[in-house]
Amino acid sequence: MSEPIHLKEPPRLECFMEASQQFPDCDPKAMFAFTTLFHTYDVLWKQKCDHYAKYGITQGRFMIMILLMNSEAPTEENRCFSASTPAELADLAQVSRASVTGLLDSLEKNEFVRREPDANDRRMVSVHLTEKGKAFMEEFLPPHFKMMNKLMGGLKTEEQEQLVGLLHKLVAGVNAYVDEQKEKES
Amino acid sequence: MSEPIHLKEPPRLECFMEASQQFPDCDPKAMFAFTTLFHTYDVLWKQKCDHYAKYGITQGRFMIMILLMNSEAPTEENRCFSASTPAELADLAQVSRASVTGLLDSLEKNEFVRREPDANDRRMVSVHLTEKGKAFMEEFLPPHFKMMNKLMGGLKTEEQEQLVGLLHKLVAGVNAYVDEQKEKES
DNA sequence: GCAATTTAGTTAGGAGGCTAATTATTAGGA
DNA sequence: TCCTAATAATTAGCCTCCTAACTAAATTGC
Repeated sequence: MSEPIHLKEPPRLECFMEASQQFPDCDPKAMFAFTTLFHTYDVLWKQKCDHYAKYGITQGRFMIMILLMNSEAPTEENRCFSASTPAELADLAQVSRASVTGLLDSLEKNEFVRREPDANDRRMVSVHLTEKGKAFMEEFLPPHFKMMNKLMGGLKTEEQEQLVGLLHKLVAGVNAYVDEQKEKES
Repeated sequence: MSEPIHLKEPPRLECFMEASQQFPDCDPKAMFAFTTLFHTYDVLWKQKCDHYAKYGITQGRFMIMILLMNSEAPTEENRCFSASTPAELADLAQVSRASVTGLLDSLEKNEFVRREPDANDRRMVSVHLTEKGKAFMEEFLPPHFKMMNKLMGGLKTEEQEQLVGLLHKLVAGVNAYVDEQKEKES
């Protein structure tokens, strides 16, 4: 998996209709929905990246910090995730352990996190946000949430809910396809 | 812009409702819609990447080839894009010219494309699909379209249209936000 | 009790994006 | 005309992901 490349302007429906004449397997409306989804993602992602850059971090470093912040939440019902070791962080964030090592190195250089040896198992390390890291997040998050509201502002709350419903159906379909493929292989 | 990192399981709505108590700027439903969109993208992207890998290419190389293929379409109404130089390809695919150079190098090594010097302007190069490249695309595309249909199969045609409508509204909102930001800067 | 396996984390090297600098060529203005 | 600007493509070097190999520590099984 490499970094995705997206067209400046996604193809119009007519393009896929032309393509379907040469390739009967091409379903124009399915293709159009797919590329529209990818384009939407791309537009949102660019804004998010710009915002991270303004604060001098990357999405990867932010991900580690938000996971740590949540894992260290004072009351249990506030914790959605639980990760304090590099292995747990890698598992939650779906990146390799080697990548987590790199992310932690850079965060440690900024003094946003610190590694602590585990007393019971000397192979392990536990990772914690420093005061400086917590202060950064307290400063970063409010404008982050404000921007997210602006980005989603094109849709009313009911429309957002409708969108979520459609996306869940879509993901369910993909999962069904994946399971089907797995069965074929075995 | 780096490669995005996505959580294995996106946070549930409840997590954002908790977060909104600590951070009043957090709109749980907006955040949930946003992360659901990103998760959906991620799931689709993984499947696409796997499919590319099966045929030994990457999404970037495919993008160059499909742009060239379309630009060389025999009848004009079939052409949605028009790109034959590295600069035009870079502009359409939204990547740097340096990246296009790299993509063309690897495609040329596979003999899928060839560079030709421009007769009028000796700074320029025009890029063309080879017969081998065309044959590859003829073989690659039908199963590609079939897979896309499967991936989008969770949604009926009307639901796909509904999704597109919502996404267009969302993108329009983002564009409005971007314009607003630009005005602030100037 | 100790060799073999497993596990945690790091290191080494590769891929593919990026920006900035470089080379070659063309275009423009005094 | 000739010097300066701009333009097309490439090269060099950086970043952050990846996989595979490695080190150290814990666990398992005879």
